[in-house]
Parts: sequence; C-alpha cells; structure tokens
Amino acid sequence: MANGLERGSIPLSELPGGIDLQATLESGQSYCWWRADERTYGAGTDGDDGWYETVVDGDLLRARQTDGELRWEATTDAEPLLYELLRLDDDLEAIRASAAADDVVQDAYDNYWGLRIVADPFFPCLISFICSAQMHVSRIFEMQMALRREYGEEIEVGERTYYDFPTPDALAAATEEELRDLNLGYRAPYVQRTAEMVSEGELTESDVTETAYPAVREELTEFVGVGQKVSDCVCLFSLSCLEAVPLDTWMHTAIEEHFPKCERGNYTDTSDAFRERLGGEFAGYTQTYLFHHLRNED
DNA sequence: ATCCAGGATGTAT
DNA sequence: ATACATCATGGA
Repeated sequence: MANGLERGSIPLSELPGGIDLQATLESGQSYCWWRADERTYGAGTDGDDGWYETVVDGDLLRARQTDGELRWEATTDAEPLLYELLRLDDDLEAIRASAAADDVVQDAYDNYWGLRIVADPFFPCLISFICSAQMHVSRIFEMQMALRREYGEEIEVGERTYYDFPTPDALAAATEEELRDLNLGYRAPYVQRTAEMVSEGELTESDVTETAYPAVREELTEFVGVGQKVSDCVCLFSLSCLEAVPLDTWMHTAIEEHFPKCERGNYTDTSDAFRERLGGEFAGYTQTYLFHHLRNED
C-alpha cells in the first residue's frame, strides 16, 4: 500500500468478545465495505489479502484482522471511526447472554462468534437497503459499487482511485433512466426520489433520529422504497436500534420452522413477538447471527 | 423454462 | 386493514 497512510492496531483482547471481521462485513448487513482484493477498479492487488475497505466522508479506511489484532490504515486517524462503524465497544458476551437458548440460535453464535452489528452511515445504508429489495446479496454489493463509481467523489490514494458514496444531491440529480442503466431495475425511481427527499430536506437523518425505536421505524417508511423490512434494516444497521428485527424471507422461514408461535399474520405483530422470543433489547444481534447462519448452511 | 432473491407500491376490496 | 398484481435482473 502506498505511504502516507496513518496506521494503527487494536489488540483483540481489548474488544469485549473479540471480533470476526469477515462475518461482520460479509454477512449481508453492510454494503459499505468491500474486500480489497475484489476491487473492480484501479490497479494491483499487492498487500490486499485480508483487507476490507470503505470510504466515509472523503476518507479511505482499511481494516484487517490478524491473529491477535485488528489492524487499520486510513487517510486520517480513523480509530474512533472504526470503533463507531464496527461497534467495537459492544459487549458480545453480554449480548449473547441475553439471547434465546434454542439450539439454532446457539449454533449461530457458535459458528460466527465475533460477528458485530455495524453502524453504517445513514444515507448509504438507506440507499443500499432500498436496493436490497428482492435482490441477492452479491448483487446488492455490485449495485452500491456502481453507484459509487458513477456518482461518488473520487479519492486518490497512491496509485489507486477510490470512490466515496454519492451525496444525496448527486443521487437526486440522477435520472431514473441512468439508474436503470446501472441495473437497479424497478428500484431506480425509489433511489432517485428518496435521495431527492434527503437532498431537499423533506426528511433527513436528524429528523429521524429525534425519536427512538419503534417510532423511528414508522418514520423511515416515509421514504420512497422503504417499507417495514427495509426500515428495520436501517434501524438496526445504521441507527443503533439493536432491538430491531428485520423480517425477510429467511426470517419468515426460520419462524415457520423454529418459532411457529411467533407468526401473528402481519409484519409488526410477528416482529414484536419474534423480538421478545429472541431476547428483547439485543434481538437484532441474534437475528443477524441467525440470518448469516441459515444463509450459509449446507 | 420456472423459481427465487434481506420487498415495496398501487389498487381494489 | 388486508389481498393481489406488478415491478427488473441474474443465477440456480
């Protein structure tokens, strides 16, 4: 990697419960990070092994897990940012202690121990989960990279070019046709209109964060392309509502197979019942372990 | 070919 | 409030 980057490392022993960086960043909860060796732009893959990258507010941040440390390098002193984005202060032991004792839950925690809920920046999280509707995880990543390439500000670091996530203004100025050309499909107008809402101040992050869950869940659905499920994802993966339990097709199957009594016929009541069944205030953590576990079995 | 993917929206009832 | 058709796209 080029010189000029600030670097640091955090002993895993300082993180309550440690961390599994791969499970954290490849479990389909965040589309703001990518594997450095899978970049589709720029040249070279030297020294990229095991590194994950993101760009936040004009700064490149790279992170890599080694035997005993979480290493990082960035265009700024990014340790506080890393703590925030990866929720490194969360006490995983305490969270697991609150979780349901069922085998399928405990198997999920065993298999992916160290997975942390992320705290993605609001706008990228909002847009990425609008794009997630009826879409495979791998393609959601591709869509976000395409948005960065086409509408994001370029960041030059050494020989490489990185892209920030587009600003609300930049995406609001895109046309539906342009976004369809990036293979967003029917989500194209949702993305444009939601970006416009944020850009024009009709509804912004600060409006939304004035209230707590579940009121914020209700407010988020005012955005175009945001229903109850996507709203719960933004609550959990950006707004630190660890009790939010997004119900996607995998969770509906899990409820059907393992927690049939939680099925209440509609989203809100089923989600509420499932939250209590999984352990309450940290149910979103357990949900994400479950999601990753179920999606990877076989 | 048919079905499915971290669903949401518009319309009719 | 609830039921249903419709919405792009690519992989299995």
